[in-house]
Amino acid sequence: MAKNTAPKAPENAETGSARSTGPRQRRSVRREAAVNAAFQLAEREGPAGLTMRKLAQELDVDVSILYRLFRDKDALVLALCERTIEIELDEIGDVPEEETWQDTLRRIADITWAYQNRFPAITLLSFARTTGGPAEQRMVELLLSTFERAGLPPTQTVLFYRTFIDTALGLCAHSASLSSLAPEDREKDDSAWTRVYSHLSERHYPATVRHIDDLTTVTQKAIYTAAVEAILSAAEHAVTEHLETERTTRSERTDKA
Amino acid sequence: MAKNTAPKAPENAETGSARSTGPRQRRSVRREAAVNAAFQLAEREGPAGLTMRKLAQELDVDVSILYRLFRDKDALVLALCERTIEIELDEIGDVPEEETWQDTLRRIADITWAYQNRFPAITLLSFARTTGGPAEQRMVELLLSTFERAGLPPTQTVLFYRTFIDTALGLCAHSASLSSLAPEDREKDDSAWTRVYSHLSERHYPATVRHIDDLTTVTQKAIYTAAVEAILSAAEHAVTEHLETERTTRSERTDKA
DNA sequence: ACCTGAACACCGTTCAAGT
DNA sequence: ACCTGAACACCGTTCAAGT
Repeated sequence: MAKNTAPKAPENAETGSARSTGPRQRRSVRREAAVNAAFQLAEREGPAGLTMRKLAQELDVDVSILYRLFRDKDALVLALCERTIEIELDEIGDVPEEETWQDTLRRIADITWAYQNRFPAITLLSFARTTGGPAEQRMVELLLSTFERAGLPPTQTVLFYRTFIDTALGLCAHSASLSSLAPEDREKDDSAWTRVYSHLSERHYPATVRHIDDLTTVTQKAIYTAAVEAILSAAEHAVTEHLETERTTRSERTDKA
Repeated sequence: MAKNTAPKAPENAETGSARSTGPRQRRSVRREAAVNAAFQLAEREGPAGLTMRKLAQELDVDVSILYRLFRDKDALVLALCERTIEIELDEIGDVPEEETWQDTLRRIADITWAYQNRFPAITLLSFARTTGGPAEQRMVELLLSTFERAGLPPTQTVLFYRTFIDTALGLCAHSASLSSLAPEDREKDDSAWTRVYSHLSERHYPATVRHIDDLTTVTQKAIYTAAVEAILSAAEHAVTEHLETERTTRSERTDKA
């Protein structure tokens, strides 16, 4: 799968301008058709292209119709966010019995990276939002139960779950932001390291000069992986500490008795 | 300091409408005055309020004047980002001799959190950008030289530096995004945990139900701290591994000789 | 009852026309 | 030479008027 999950492709989703050709039962557009079209629009034109007007045009209806499907643009964005999580859950599938909690989280992190970067426009608009919808609910349950398998104390289970997901989405948003800059801004950003940082004086910026090669080659994905691994390790260590505290407490209690 | 660093307050910066009262040497606005006014605007009205038109109005000039000071809005945003880093560097000050590299990074993380959250509008617009300016250069040098003090191999020094700063800014942007939602969206987001997640069935969402109390009370700052500590620990462990590898390699070489 | 499209109050950006 | 403000091509959102 993976290749074309987003558009479950309703009536005329594949052709950009499906104005007079298709069958004419496209009166009163359904929410799902709007969401699908929004995904295509977002993928094709980036965050600046995802507007209510263009979406209406894509669906060949007046823009005011959209406002009966979604209270406002924010509601549309939340629906897109929900759908993204749905796709990710689909791709994650069932968690195999023998998979460690670490590997489950690594797999979730990879899939999240893939889809959040495939739709940078949606990521940027929703990475810090809570939808409260069914897909998000299932994702929360999946992540929490996975962190529970680690054997952390309750407060830490929640703290690490939130640290994991917020960090992951924050770094996805970082990457999405870069990949959806206007071409010229993009160039300005990309070239900064070679354009300005390669020419700093060794006298005033010795560390920068020493590391210039690595600075120009490190990738956002490598950074993402490093952050995810750091959080997994931290969770592992918290488990170890927790077990040690428990053992100590128990032996103290035994001592008393 | 800390309280009022941003507005170095030029002529009539304190009053909102300084139209006809002040002295009239405000012809031909200087870049710095524009940046200061933009900070006030951003702090007062949030990301939606930071527009070229409103900024011009604040400065009591025509909007087209701004376009001689800044090529476009992106250039203004980068200038604001530079200024933010300047303020943070100021606050960080000199690194005491006896401060460990971990504590230096903790201090930088705290100050970054404070200022990025004080100006959420600017954070959201610039958290993933590279300015290439002098303040950013000094910040890069400071962070790189601090990570060098840890004793990591070169590639890892850069990887951890980038993981540290990108994660920090990503989480600041997350927090900034929440704090600058429109009041009603804000409410919707805030209440999601109590409104929807407290009422899930224990049958289908057991882990969520088990942790509902912690889910509603964990703060963004706690998550930020947990992420920073995870990355510091990961860097510490990478150092240990590196030292062990070096020792092994050296003893192998000794064995051969 | 549903749909339409014009209108409102905004954006970033540019440029001919003024001084 | 500098400044002005009107204009262009957009936004999200609403609502009277049509069918």
